[in-house]
Amino acid sequence: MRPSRHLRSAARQRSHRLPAAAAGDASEGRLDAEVIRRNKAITAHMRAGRVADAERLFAAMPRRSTSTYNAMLAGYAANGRLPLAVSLFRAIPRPDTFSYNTLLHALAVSSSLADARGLFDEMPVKDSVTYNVMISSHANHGLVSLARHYFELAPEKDAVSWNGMLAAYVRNGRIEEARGLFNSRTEWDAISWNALMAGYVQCGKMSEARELFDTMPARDVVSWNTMVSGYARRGNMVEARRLFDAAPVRDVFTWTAVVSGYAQNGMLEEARRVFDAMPERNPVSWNAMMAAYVQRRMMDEAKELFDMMPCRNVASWNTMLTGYAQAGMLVEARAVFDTMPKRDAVSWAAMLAAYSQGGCSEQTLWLFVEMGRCGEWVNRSAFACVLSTCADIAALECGMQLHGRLIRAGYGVGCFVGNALLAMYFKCGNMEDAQNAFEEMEEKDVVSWNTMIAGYARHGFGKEALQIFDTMRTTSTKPDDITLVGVLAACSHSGLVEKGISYFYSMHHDFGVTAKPEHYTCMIDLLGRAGRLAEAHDLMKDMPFEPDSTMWGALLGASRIHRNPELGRSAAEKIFELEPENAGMYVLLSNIYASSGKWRDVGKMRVMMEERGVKKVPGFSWIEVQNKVHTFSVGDCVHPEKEKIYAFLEELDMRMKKAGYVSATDMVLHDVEEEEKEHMLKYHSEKLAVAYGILNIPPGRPIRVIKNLRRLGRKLSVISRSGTSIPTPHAAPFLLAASCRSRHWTSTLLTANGPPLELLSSGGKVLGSRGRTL
DNA sequence: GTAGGGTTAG
Repeated sequence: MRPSRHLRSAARQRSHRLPAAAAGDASEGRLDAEVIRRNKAITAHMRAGRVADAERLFAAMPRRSTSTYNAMLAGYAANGRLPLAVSLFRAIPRPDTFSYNTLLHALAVSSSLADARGLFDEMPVKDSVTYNVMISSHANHGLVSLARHYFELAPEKDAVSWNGMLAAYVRNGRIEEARGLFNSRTEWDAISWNALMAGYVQCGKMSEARELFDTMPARDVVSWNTMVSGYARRGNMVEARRLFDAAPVRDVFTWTAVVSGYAQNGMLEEARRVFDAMPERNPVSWNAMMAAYVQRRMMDEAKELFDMMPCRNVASWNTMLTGYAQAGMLVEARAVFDTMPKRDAVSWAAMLAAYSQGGCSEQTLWLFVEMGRCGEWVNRSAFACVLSTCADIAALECGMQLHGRLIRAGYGVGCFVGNALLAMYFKCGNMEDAQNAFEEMEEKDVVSWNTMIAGYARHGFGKEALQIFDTMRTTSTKPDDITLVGVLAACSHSGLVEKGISYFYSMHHDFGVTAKPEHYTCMIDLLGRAGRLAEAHDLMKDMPFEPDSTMWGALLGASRIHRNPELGRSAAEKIFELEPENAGMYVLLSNIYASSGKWRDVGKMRVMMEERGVKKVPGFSWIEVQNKVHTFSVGDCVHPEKEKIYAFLEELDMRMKKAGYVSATDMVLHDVEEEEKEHMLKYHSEKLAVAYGILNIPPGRPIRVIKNLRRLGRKLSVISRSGTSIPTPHAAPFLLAASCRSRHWTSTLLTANGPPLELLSSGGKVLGSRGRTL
């Protein structure tokens, strides 16, 4: 239910009868001890969360005062029952300013500020509490100038008004303005001093905070706590401890601040000693100690505390959940998630991040669906997790739906979610949408720019990548080392050799970026692709660190392109030394041998792989059809529609042979029998996926096939509207698919200008099961 | 008797 509409009409209806109510009613105005006693009881029930008890008491009261209603109203609001609060408000016979203020506060914190503003405008009588609610609730939403507006509007400002305005500045990081307000008058109380002090602590200005602390007229326990926790958070445990020992009074806050200070600064034993000495503990203290163990991955100790603690709250469960997740114990994390009595946004975000970072793409998506079913608000963190999962498995349709949802949620312009969105579009090969999303982002950070540059570079759009880089240089965002990796990769992929070399040697001077191994890898790749193998090799010898397997891999790839088997072999040997289990390298070297017909060497590689227990990752291809992901492997016989698919392929094969097509069996890089080779060409996973796409996707719509393997030394195979030619044995089925979608089965067999058809060799992850709805 | 401002954990 939307409260605003009902509310406005309710307020309007009663505005004309309010003067009578304000004048009071003789029977109600009289002191009634019994009513007051029951009002107190209602408040007590509500504060303890016993809404039903309060309701029972309320219903049984023979006489009520406006305070009775107000107590119920405040109780409903505090227990998250906003719709009930609104309807109760409408039933109050003679609402007073108290009633209005209570509802105003409830709207401001749990509904929308617009609703609160509407009620504010209609309030017949306003007092300083009314203004104070408006000041602090706008401040809490970051709307400092509106907070200031209500502050100035207030005819009478009490201590809370001044402190509210002070807190408005402090909480939004505007410490200078807070100081200005503070200096403008002298009548400040302890809360004001503490607020300003906390402001300095928050922005790390401990000496200014200390000066306030030393000069303040009166210190209460909060003042000490603010300073102790401030020092603790900045890692100054010596000073934190000194103040802790000097404090005249210590409460749970003081103790907990010291415990979490030691914990966060890696002083586990000290943390535990203080924790054990605590005279009184609350859930926060327990959580702080648990977090200390969690940080050190000491999950058994954390669990022991968790089981011991008498009063667990959501944060306690969340601490265990994130602990298991960060330790890679996803099963335990999920068990916590499933058993916790109550979940909040942190719980969902932690579980999503656990799956997403653990590479469990399917579980991430399922959990996200569950999140929607539970009515949980999808926050920025959840969007970012799920988008990065969509990127992992190149699930474009799913990602685009998320894009729509996040725009509606108002997250489209920020860089936290925006960067994940860009990465998703690039991973799915959708440069246009990435560019559009990038242009719509209101805040761009260095990651946004880097994502764009690397994204374009990775798909071979070097010029576009460099254009983005040039635009970036006109902004205030400074390029970092990752930016330069993208720039060098862009030069490499678009053959801008001299430009790349020039960036490499000037980047330290121009951008203060020192060459890291990643930059050298780009340069080896760049020189190697250009056929300057000797220079690439020399650069490897001259660089200030040992070459790693990625660098040798770049050299190996280049050796293959420029047909230098000797260099290729020595590069491969280095890689086998460094990474004896890197299956990709065996396959790559094996392919070098195969392409020159050295089947015996290919055989040796296979024996080597078996001896060393190297497992080749099986190749999968998949396709999204109506929000379902269909996965295929070579010669697949699991898919429910396999008969249809194979029959269709047989038919295609017949027509191709009639048109004079001969299978390019020599390109199948396995030493297998001729017939077997043909079978592999006919039924390799990409082809099955394309066939399924042709059968199930309406003509005119793109068929996007994604595969998990991305072979080194070969560029992406993308057949696009522009008809890029494809130098792989897989060309034929795709050209064929393109042609049969354009209903010219044979005549367009060797041209690729049919409807859009894309093959993404994206290195995506294979989903665990098939044909599942996302 | 009922509403508004400062300190701790994830």
